[in-house]
Amino acid sequence: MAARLDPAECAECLCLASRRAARAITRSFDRRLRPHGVRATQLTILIALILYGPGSIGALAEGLGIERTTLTRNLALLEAARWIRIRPGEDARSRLVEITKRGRAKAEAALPAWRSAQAATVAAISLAAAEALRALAQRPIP
Amino acid sequence: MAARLDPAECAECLCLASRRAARAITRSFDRRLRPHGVRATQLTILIALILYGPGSIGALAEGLGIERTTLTRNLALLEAARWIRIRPGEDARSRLVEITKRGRAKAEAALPAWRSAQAATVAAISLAAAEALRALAQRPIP
DNA sequence: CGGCGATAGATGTAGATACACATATCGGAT
DNA sequence: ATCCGATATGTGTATCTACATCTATCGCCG
Repeated sequence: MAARLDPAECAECLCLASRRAARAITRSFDRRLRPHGVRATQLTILIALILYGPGSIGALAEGLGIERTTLTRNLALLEAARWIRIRPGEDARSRLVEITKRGRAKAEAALPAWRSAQAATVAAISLAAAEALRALAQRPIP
Repeated sequence: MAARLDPAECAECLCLASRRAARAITRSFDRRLRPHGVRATQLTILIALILYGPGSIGALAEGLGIERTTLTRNLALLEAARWIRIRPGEDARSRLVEITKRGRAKAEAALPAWRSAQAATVAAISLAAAEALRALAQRPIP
């Protein structure tokens, strides 16, 4: 039989805390990126492709800490916008994702808005919290 | 003209970090909660209703740091499962959300799994990071 | 060469998220 | 009494997320 709910214990829920923080931060980024017609999640993918070069869908998903099947859907939208290109990979199973000129231009145009959102977030949560959040995001959760 | 992308700068993206952390933590919670047929997001709402009592949709959304319209959709699923009840509120505009006996029983049955996920997350990210995350989630992001 | 586990990815289904907009009601000012 | 801004909520649309399952291909072992 489960014990009764303890308010102090349940108020500490890390799933709520992490999702709540992500929602708030994403809203802030999306608001600033809206004039550029790109979502924070999409810009993240474009930046990853610029920084770490073309790669397979699985490798990109791994790098972003996202489900591979989720990334497949996200990439379809970016491909429709011609911000990325998906070509056949080394063998007939894999596919290679790479950013296009249009995608690179879009990411660079959105960079000032991205910086503004980043700065606003750091100011809101403190530099120490920002560093803690980055470190935390690297860790696998069993 | 936007400056060129700086790898060090872009790797610090807080939107990516927060979403990545939330995805990983949510997957961990959902995996453990699956035998109970309840999602982490749903359990969060049930717990909030237990701890803070019945209230309007807007007040609940505010408390959870979630968009009101998002909560409306989430509540529809909980209502269909008969875990919550939505009644007319004080005036004809507002509605009152409250947990049902079934909902309370479901939340209490899932509590051990929730505790297990919570403990696994704390162990993975460290107690200090957990506290930082909780504090961070409280802050509004402009 | 043929089979078989491993690998890479796509699809079906379901839920979470949020903005723009629409609806209904309330309460105070005239 | 009526009008009008404020309040509380629902709906249309689009995107993000992920598990279960499917298809295709690869590489190895006999």
